Amino acid sequence: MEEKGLSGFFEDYLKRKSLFKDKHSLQLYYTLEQIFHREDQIKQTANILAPALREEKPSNVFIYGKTGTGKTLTAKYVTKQLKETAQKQKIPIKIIYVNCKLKKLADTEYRLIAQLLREYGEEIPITGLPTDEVYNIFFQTIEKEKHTLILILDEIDQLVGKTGDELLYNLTRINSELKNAQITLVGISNDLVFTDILDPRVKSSLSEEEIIFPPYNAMQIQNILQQRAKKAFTEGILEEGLIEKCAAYAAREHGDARRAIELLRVAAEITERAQEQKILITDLDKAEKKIEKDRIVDIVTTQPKQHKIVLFSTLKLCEEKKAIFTGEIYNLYENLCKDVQLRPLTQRRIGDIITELDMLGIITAKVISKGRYGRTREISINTNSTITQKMVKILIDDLGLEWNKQY
DNA sequence: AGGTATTCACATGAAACTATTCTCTGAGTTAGG
DNA sequence: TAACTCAGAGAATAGTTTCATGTGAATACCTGT
Repeated sequence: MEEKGLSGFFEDYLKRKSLFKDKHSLQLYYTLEQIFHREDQIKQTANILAPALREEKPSNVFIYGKTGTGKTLTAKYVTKQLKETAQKQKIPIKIIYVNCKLKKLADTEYRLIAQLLREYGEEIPITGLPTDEVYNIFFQTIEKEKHTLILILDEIDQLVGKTGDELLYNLTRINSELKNAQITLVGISNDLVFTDILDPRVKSSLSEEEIIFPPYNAMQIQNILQQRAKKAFTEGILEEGLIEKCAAYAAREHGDARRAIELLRVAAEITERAQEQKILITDLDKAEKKIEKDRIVDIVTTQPKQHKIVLFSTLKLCEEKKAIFTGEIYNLYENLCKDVQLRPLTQRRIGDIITELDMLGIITAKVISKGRYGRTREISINTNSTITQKMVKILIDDLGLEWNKQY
C-alpha cells in the first residue's frame, strides 16, 4: 500500500466512530459485578467456603458442568469476595487459582506444585529437581505461617488424565500432616463422569461437596448477552432480534455462554471492519464461519511436521474416495516422507496421530471391522470444501509438497 | 442351510528408550594473598 | 585459600519405538439334512 494511502487509512480509522463502547466487556473472563442465573451455585459455593473465615477448614468441593456454564467465573467471583472480606477482617486466607490445562505451566504434578510455590514467591526451576523434593519445599512453605489455603484447580480432568490421581491423593493427605495450615481443594471439571476414574479414596475426599452447573437455556443466554451487549455497544447498533438469534445458536451447542459471547464479538468485529454501522443477523453466520475457519487454520499451522504430513496424506486420499483406511494413509505418508527427506515414524505412532487429529475435530476416524479383511479405522474429513482448500494450501506452503504429484 | 472356526489388518496398551533441558555436586583450576 | 569452571550424575518431560495382546465380522470350513 502507498504511504499516503496508508496514513489516510489510519486517519479515517480514527475518525470513524467505533461500534464498541467498551469492547473489554466481551472478553471471556471479564468479571462482572453481577452474574446472572447462577445465584444458587454462588450461594452454595459461598456456604461451603465460608468456614474459612472462622479459620476452620472448608470441605473440599467438586464443581461440574459443561463448558461455558459459568463454573470458572463463579469460582473466581466467590473467592474474590471471600478474599476481600478476609482482608478486611485480617483473616489469613490464601487463594490460588490454577488452570491445569495450561501447557508448560501446570499440566504435570511437578509443574503444578512448582507453580503453587511460585505463588508463594519461591523460585523453583522448571526441571532438575526430584518431585518429592518439590513436595518438601511446598510442605515447609505452607507450614511456615498459619493460614487457610483454598486451591482452585480448573480443568482438573486434564491433569488427572495425563498424570494420574496420585497428585490429588497427596494433596488431600497433606492436610493430616500440616499443623498450622490447612488446604481446601476446589476441583473444576467439565467432564461429568470424571470422578469415575479416580481412586475411591481420592474420590471420597475430593468430593465432600459437589456443585453442578446445568447448561443455560436460551432465555438465560439472552439475558447474559443483553447485559454484556449493553455495556459493550453504543445503543441501537444491533439489529432487532440479533441477540435472540445469537442465543439460539449457543443454546444449540449445549448452552455454552462463552460461545455466544464470542459469536457476538466476532460479528461486531466483522461489521466494524466492513465499515458498516449496524450489526445484522446475517453477520452471525459470517462470524460463525470465521470462528470455525480461524480455529482450523490455527490448529493446522501449529501442528508438528509429522502431523502435517499425515494430514496431507489424509486430505489427498480423501479427495479421491470417501472412505479411506489407516494403512492407506500410512503408505502414502511413508512415500511423502521420502520426498521431504524425513525419517518416517512407525505405524503405531501414526495411528495415535490420527487419533489426535480426530480429537482436534479436523478429521473423523471411526473404528470399523471389514470382517475377513481386518479391523481398521475409517477416516474422513470433517470440514467443508472452502476450509479444506485452505488447509491444503497451508500444508503445501509449509511442507514444500506438490498436490498433483503421484506418490 | 446353519453353525463354528479362521483370519485379516489393524487397534489398543504398556513399557522401555531417546533426546533435551535443567540442577547439583564435587574435582580440578586459577588468581590473589 | 577462596572463587571459579566444568564435566558428570540425576531429574523431568515429550515424543517415539518395541513388544504384546485384543478384536469384529466377512469368509472358509464343517456338519448333518
